[in-house]
Amino acid sequence: MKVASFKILSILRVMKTNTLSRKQEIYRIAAKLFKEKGYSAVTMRDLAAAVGIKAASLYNHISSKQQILSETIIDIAEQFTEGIEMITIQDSDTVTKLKAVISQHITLTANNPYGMAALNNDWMHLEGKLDYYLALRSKYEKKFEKIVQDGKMSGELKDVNTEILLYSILTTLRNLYLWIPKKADLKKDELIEGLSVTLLQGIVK
Amino acid sequence: MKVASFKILSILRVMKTNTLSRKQEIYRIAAKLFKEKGYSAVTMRDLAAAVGIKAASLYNHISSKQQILSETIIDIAEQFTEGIEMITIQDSDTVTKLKAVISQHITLTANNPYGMAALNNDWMHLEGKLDYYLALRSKYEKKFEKIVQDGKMSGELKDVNTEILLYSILTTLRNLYLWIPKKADLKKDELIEGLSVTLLQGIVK
DNA sequence: AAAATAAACTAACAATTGTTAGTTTTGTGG
DNA sequence: CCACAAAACTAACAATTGTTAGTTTATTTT
Repeated sequence: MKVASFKILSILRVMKTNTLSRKQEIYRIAAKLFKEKGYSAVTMRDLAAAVGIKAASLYNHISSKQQILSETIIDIAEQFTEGIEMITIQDSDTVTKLKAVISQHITLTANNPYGMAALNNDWMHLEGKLDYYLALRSKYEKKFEKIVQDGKMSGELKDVNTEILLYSILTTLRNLYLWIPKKADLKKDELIEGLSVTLLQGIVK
Repeated sequence: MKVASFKILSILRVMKTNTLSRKQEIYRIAAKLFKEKGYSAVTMRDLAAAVGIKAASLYNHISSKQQILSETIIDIAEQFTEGIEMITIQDSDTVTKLKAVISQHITLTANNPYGMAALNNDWMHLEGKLDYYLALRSKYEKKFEKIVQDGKMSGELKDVNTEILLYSILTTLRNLYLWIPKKADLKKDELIEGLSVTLLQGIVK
């Protein structure tokens, strides 16, 4: 009984692992193609060729083109939303929180730059999960705005136009995917420090 | 003779004006659709429906889908490159030049936000003019970098990482198209001032 | 070695794509 | 009102799209 159930679990685990790794390879390659040409311009035949198989064979691993986009985007969006919730509840000053936000963007982007591209550029092609994605994004933006508002109330931040500030920082962070892959040499800590100075302290003496 | 040639010119002018205005209406609507879904996802039938005609009728005014993208992008890219050349040759301090760059981005984006979206997101779908576009972009980035380098050499700018600085400011400016159309109420001068403070002076007290 | 499952293949489908040809309608100048 | 050109239309094309069905090959499990 013990042995039998162990074996079954073991089989399931191995099977699942193999399937997932092939599936995830497809996802990774798909995200890369999506970054280069956008979701709509990437055909299943393009994707199959990049993977090294025929288009029909993709469907042994994935269920649809839309599923690839959806899982890629939602997975990342959830990580961002969860992350900023952790940051907002921590008891620290505004600059520390903002640095944590910057750090999270750098980390998640470095982990999956192509997925970030899909998130940024192809979210409007989500079908079933579009509303959910928009809700996640809206939640994220509200949390970020609260950090900034609190910082202004407490006098830690200058009294600059909040909308401009939010737009400016979020845009810079959201587009890191265009830039981080080219800078593999740049250490993560240096990048966090450099971006924090540039975004928070300004560049003029 | 005088009268005759005047009439001919007049006819030509009117004809050209009408054609151009219809053509330009199509271009404008096309750019708007490109912004919403991307070049690849917009079909000629989508565009025709948005214009209020049938797809085949579009070809009385334009010669191909590709031509719409190409003219839209190249037109804007040339304006940017010409503009920054004027700024670089003027004899003024670094902050003035950077403000001029910011101002140019705001002006060109406000003039044609949807075209800016196409420039940002769909340049890779250029066929004949891709190399020319890349050359224009590269030229622009080099001029911008020179302004920053000069500012650091002269001591007007802090000694922050140049790449981070360039990336951060350019990204913010290039993505204004996402934001400016929502802020029709915000005066242009306020926007220039607000962005300049945020980008140049920083937000931390 | 046999059986079973995973993962590739070929062939095809219905729908959609950009574009062309040919025709009809609309509007304008003489 | 006529003639003409601009601009709309219908119909169709060849190519490409995502996806399915059915089959063969590889890889594991027993």
